Amino acid sequence: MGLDEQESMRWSTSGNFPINHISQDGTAFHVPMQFSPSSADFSHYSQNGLSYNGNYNLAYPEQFLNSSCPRSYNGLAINSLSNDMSMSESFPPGTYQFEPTKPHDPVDLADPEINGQLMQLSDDYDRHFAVGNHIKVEDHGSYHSPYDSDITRGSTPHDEPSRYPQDFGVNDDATIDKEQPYAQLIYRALMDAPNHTMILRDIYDWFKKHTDKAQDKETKGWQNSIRHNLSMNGAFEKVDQPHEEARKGFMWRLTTEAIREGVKSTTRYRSKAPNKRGTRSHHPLPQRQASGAKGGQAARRSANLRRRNRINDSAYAGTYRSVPAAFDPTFNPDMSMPYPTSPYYTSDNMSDWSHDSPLLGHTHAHAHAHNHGRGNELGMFQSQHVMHGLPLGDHGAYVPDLGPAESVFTNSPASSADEPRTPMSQGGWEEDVGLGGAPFAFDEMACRGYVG
DNA sequence: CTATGTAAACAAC
DNA sequence: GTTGTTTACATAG
Repeated sequence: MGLDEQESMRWSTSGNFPINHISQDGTAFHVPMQFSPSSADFSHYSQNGLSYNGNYNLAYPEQFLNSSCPRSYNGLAINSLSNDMSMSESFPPGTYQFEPTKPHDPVDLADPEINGQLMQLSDDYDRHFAVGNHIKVEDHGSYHSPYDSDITRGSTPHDEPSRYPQDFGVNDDATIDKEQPYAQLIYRALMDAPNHTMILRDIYDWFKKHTDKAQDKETKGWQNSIRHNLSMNGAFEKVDQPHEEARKGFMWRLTTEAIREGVKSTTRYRSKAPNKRGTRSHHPLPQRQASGAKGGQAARRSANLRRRNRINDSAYAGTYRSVPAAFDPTFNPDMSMPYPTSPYYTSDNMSDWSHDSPLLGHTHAHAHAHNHGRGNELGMFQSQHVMHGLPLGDHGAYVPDLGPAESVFTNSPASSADEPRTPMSQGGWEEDVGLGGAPFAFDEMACRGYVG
């Protein structure tokens, strides 16, 4: 326990906001329900003259806000809620100013902690939103990078420092504690984005702009690291990119859990690799290759899914799902365990919640790969938050040091400081992990993920 | 041992 | 060449 606390403190980005109100206050529950998203709300997204959020907003045409698509995404609701509340009501922007000099630091404004606090109970509501209505943001008709107007850019670093829509005139450096780990920074970046979603390039750009990790111009190491983190940290999930830009990969979005609870250490999502120096490091080369191959397989699988989805998308513009492939319950089991999970996972990872085989023993055995036409709308109602059992009282959350009472899920005394607790209530998707039975054991097991 | 960072193999685009 | 996944290794704490 001391541990948990310690950890969360440590990850806590900035400080200690008075834990607040909202989360514990029953009334908070209603807020989201009454909330009705509109473009207006959106514009509040960031008051304080937040910069590129504004631009981002443009990316979400009003029409989408009214969409009747039943998809269960809730980003908007969340955004709106968290921002409005945190900014306008609960926390005046000024409250978070860590650096007086830069009154408009977007990062601070979007402070995760606040959101975290505010959001924490909203999870259930997410589903509500999801179910019946309007809100859903996944369908941004088009995503326009706030950073580049010329799509050609991307990886071409013609480093001209900034010509971003709004620079607040300030900044650049020092805005952020550059000491923060990648995961945290990415988190920040995403927190700033509408719908907490960004494409890789923009994340790069954000890094260039707000951090110094990207200092090293001609080295892609930092980019690699970013990608690595995106891939490995459960706080980030992929969502399809709408149309046009779709070819350049996914968009990355913060998981609702992440929004709520913050980013957890990336390591926890990594393989347990006992890999001690002694145990096994002797034939690194082949090993390396093996790993590469493995990644490759995953990539391929992922791509397959994507491809399929894309096809569906094009056929059904309005209904494409932006579910991270791996989270899609319709995800084809045939491929769920295409390869044995890493030898390293074996012990405690029957299923790694995050990227793979969430539904092992699952039923569907449908023909895969070729049923486009318009098949899998099924996945539509699935949403990420339902599945990640993102560990709660677990250590390592970047977010707020919620009091113990805070979380709805933090009920259990902590089986072991390390055990991510998963809200079963979150519902819905049960997975019959092929582990024989143990319906109860499941939740720990199943969500355990890479954790160790 | 854990959390991070980094390099790198590979696959699919 | 970019994006994404995954493993390996290094190192600070």
